[in-house]
Amino acid sequence: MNASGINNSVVKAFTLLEYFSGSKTQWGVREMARHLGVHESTTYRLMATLESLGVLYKNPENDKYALGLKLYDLGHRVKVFETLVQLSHPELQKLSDEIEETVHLGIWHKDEVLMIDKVEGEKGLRLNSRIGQSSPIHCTGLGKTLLAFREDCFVDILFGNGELEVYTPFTLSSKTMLQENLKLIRNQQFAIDRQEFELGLICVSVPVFNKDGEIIAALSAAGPSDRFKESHLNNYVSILKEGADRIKNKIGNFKAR
Amino acid sequence: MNASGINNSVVKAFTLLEYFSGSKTQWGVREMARHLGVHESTTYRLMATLESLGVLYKNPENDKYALGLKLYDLGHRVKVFETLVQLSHPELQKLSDEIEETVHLGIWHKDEVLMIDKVEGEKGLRLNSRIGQSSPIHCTGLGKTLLAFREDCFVDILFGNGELEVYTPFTLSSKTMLQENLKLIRNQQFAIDRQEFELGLICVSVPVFNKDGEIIAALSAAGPSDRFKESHLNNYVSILKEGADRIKNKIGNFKAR
DNA sequence: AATCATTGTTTCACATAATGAAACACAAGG
DNA sequence: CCTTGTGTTTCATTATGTGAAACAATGATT
Repeated sequence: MNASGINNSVVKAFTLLEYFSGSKTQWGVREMARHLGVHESTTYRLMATLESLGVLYKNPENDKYALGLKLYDLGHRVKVFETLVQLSHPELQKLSDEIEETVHLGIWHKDEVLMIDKVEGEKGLRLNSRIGQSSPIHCTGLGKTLLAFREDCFVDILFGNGELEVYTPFTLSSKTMLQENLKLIRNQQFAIDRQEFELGLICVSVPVFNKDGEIIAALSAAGPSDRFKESHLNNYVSILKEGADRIKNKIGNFKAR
Repeated sequence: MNASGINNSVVKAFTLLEYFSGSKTQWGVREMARHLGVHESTTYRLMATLESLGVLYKNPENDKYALGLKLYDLGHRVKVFETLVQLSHPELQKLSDEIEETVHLGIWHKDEVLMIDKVEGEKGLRLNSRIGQSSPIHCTGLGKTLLAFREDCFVDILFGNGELEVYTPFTLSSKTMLQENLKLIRNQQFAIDRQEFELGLICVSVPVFNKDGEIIAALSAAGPSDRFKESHLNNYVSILKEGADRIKNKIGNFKAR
């Protein structure tokens, strides 16, 4: 192997696999060799090897290769949440240290926000949130962030009947109000929840994108309203955004769902 | 590379990945090396390479490796139905040639039967089924087969309220009748639909298992009731079963869903 | 029909790059 | 404080993957 200890053949194999996408599902050997920048002979043997493993599938009609069932199988063994959490957790820790408040990581799951990780601040007054908990989309920082950066139609799917459950006097109670707020969130790239779900609880949230610009999760910092001064919020947001960027670099172009 | 043209490093990489399973999600380097029968040094470099690609993820707490998000990503790019169809299609062709009737391949999709492949018989009177069509579970041969070999709870999930939509006078209209029929199907390892969905249409169906014994799809032969004599059915069933076995050998331990 | 330009595939000499033994650094446990 | 485990690095050796060229088969163009 080369000096750095990286196995070149394995790297080649996976960069080859990366070329298969939704828009280009079939590749011939020489065609792939040109794009890969690897000799056609080598490329052929790589693809033949992958086919013998079931990782690629060779279409007997045109001798072109497509991704095979073995990859499907392996891909479904991955513990997604766990991995996402493990990659993000160190960042949550940093954010919580810096902001000195509780930081959450949430994803879209079954039309609610599922909190998949949390690092508590050191302060005495804490939240009673817990990992694994689901909360409504329309009245939480995480939820509104996740919704704001998805396709517009989700607002209709979720709130087509116009019913937004009200939790506090501050809850956005109409679809129009929510849509205005979502527009604001898209513009400023962060969401604020001012006691919309729970009285006395304020929360700022930013999106976590993958390298393809798709929203994967949302980060939030939350705390009691008398500690969460308006003057702090901008600072919190910029810190959270840096964290989201670092997570982006770790997860690459990971796709959720 | 070795004489056969197979790239050894790539084979090692994937046999290594195969060791990750639902029950054993984390592997240390030396531990893996022992099971693989590959030198620990080599194993380490393999795993380090895979980690740098995002295929493996190294847990910083215990230095053990788990499957990473890259695999998740790749796995979800696989056109599952297409591959399943491409592997099965030649067998469907053979079955149709032998039985001289239309043969279908169906899978469970969104609580219905999705017909993902079809080979028409040469006979004049044909069915108006088409690939991509979804049909009800409880009154089709494919559907009842798929249901019979899944966990019992699915009957309750689908028909918990006791409502079975009736299509013809022959449709099984109560949950109890359906459950009795499912028991019979499990016993004799095939299902018959005698005009339960469409008047004049008879259909025999057998399960397609993977090598782990999980049901992946169902095969059926269908035709008009005046051509589908009772005396033929047993013969059709045994032919279909052989086809299902050959498909099993092609798909290996492929897991659906 | 015949030519041309593709394709996937195989061969073979060559040098790169993967290999295994041993040593290293760091932990945890007795 | 030694022992035993771990992940990791080093280095000489040679197995192993590589690229140029040739082969066989296909489809399009002339």
